[in-house]
Amino acid sequence: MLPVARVAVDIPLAHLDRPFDYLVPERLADQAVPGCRVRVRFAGQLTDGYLLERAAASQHPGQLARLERVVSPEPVLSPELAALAREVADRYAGTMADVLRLAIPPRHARTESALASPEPGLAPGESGLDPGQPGLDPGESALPPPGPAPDPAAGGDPGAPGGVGAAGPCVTATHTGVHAAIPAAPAVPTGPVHPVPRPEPGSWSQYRAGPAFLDALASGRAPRAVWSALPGPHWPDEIARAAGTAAAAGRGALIVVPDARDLSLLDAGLTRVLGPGQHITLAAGLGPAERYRRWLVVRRGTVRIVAGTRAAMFAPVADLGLVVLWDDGDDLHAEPRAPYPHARDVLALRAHRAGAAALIGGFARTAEATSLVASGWARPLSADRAVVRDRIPQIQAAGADSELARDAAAQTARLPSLALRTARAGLASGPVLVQVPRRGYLAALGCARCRARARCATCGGPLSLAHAGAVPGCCWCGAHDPQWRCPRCAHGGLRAMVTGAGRTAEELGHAFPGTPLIASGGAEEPVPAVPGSPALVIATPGAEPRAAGGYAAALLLDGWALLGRPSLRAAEEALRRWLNAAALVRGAAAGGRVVVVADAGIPAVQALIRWDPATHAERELAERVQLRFPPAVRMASLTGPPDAVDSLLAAAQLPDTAELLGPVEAPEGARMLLRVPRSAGQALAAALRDAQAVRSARKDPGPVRVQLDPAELS
DNA sequence: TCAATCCGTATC
DNA sequence: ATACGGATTGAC
Repeated sequence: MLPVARVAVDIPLAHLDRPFDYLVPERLADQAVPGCRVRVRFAGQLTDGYLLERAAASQHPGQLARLERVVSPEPVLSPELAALAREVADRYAGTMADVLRLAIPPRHARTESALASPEPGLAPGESGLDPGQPGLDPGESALPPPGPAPDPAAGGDPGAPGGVGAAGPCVTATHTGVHAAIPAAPAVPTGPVHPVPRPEPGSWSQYRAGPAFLDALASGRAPRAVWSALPGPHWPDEIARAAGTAAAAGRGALIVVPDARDLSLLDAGLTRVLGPGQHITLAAGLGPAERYRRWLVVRRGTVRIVAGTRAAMFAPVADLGLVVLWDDGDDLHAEPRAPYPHARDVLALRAHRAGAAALIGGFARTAEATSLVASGWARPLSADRAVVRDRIPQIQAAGADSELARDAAAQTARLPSLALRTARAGLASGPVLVQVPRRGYLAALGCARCRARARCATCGGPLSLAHAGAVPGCCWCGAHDPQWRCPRCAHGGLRAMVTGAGRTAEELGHAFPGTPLIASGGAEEPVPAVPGSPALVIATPGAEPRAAGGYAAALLLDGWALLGRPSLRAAEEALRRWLNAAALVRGAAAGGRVVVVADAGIPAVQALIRWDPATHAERELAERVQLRFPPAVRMASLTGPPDAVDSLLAAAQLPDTAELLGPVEAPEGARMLLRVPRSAGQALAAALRDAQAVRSARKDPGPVRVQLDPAELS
């Protein structure tokens, strides 16, 4: 009976990225179920693989080898997950094996067998109800039985340990005592899902299309929205209500947030709104046993609502009805391992495949999300201007020109007098947040007179200096331009856009003697929350603690550093970080004030003052259409030793619309950028994948990293 | 004439 | 990758 097993072998080579057929020996016939892990002899070696399907016959002309062993009958690779992994691999010019490594956590045999017993015959030890830690249960909770369990869908991986990049590392202990970021030793939900009552709309009624979105969810439809969240602490509750609505309609929900801090806020929100036991969290840094255990719980469909960080984007949520991505501009949503998928893309793909609803948003708005609106894939979900105005703090810019220029001392401390006054007034009624830039931004170049960003005349890439006094060169195509003149004011002088970001804490301490000083992020451990009493809270972007009752004021001191970054997304990213900080401040009616130290003429600053990220993102998108940058086009970056990059390019049959930029020097050797219209995106990915296959079949030396629409274009 | 080695190709 | 086969080279 179906004697052939189609197997995806875990080999990283591009030209072997296809199924291979094996015979199922009689003794394994029962265990060799679709989706299970197997061992097979491949090219003489024993390797791991996944059984994709059983078949009656093989197309393979030669002899078939036999399955060596079924590692476990647990069907970890469902057809849905297999199809998703294939699609993600194709989209990113990578291999399915690479995607599966991101999507399926390593097996933990003890955990698997402990969880296998369908009755709560809980094995003692790590995975059962842990009587030693009662009440420590923010991550997941016990589930009472009844009700039928739907089929599992796709797969997921709690990967990447530690905080990658911007936001701080995983927090295991609380400082000021609000949330532990990593939930500890929860109970095991073993029985089938039990019914979830539909939550009230709550603060969704403040959004114009909010109730309609929830109604559509409740009736099992698949609304897709780009969400502009109102400032304040309500977003976790709002996500919880959306997820609860999907669950009440009998479908699963998957929520991805950037980091452990946001996950713990969301976790609390889910528990608050839906009660304990309705959801489970998947976070990096849980440890192999716990990670696998929770993943299995999700796969078995005993919990409908799954929340996690990036790695959870592949989580095998049963009968997916809603995907949610919070703060989609955070670069933590970009997976740093091959094939470098972005959570936004993967969740959008999944929503599409599963006919699920999608909710993508945050306080800020990315050009990518705006592009989803522009293409008609999603609709905007936002509040009326009057509601927004009612909620936001009073926001002012302290420009460099006026106040900073007059006061040399203030300029050194980067504290204009408006900022100083605002902080002083705020400290009378509560904590004041000071957002400072983190170290290590590269210096980009701008016009010395009008401060417009300096761009390459050939391809529009950012210019930079290799060293002081060098001829400015393009970061993308390598063109040098000794004759550069500012296109805006025709001035010929260049200046670095970033001044060193020294430690601001001590300076501020001197300015406010006697005020408690709390530092979060940068060299200091991130602090999740602070009390509502007066204190100066110095934080780097992404590490801002929540304040009980909201901050009285915030000073955003990192304007130049953020705006001056030599990144395509500098303005968008600056605005995102400002909005995220300003969203923690009380509304203007309650005295909340924000001062951003940047020129009020800059569009991103205007967008902050008016709290209008959508318009800014639309403008950003229009600009990228004009300049032909992602997401208006599709780009691929090839990095590696120069010869290897050349050989890949030589092997690639690129679409004839492809435009080559570079090569430029990169830390890995050389980098080429390829640019095609969006319509040729699939063709570009396919061409690069085939070229990789040719290279790996030929055993060409030197690795080449192929990255589609990389998050940071220099 | 045989064996050690190189290259190319397939891997169920 | 690794393993195999067929061609190639070098020494008896």
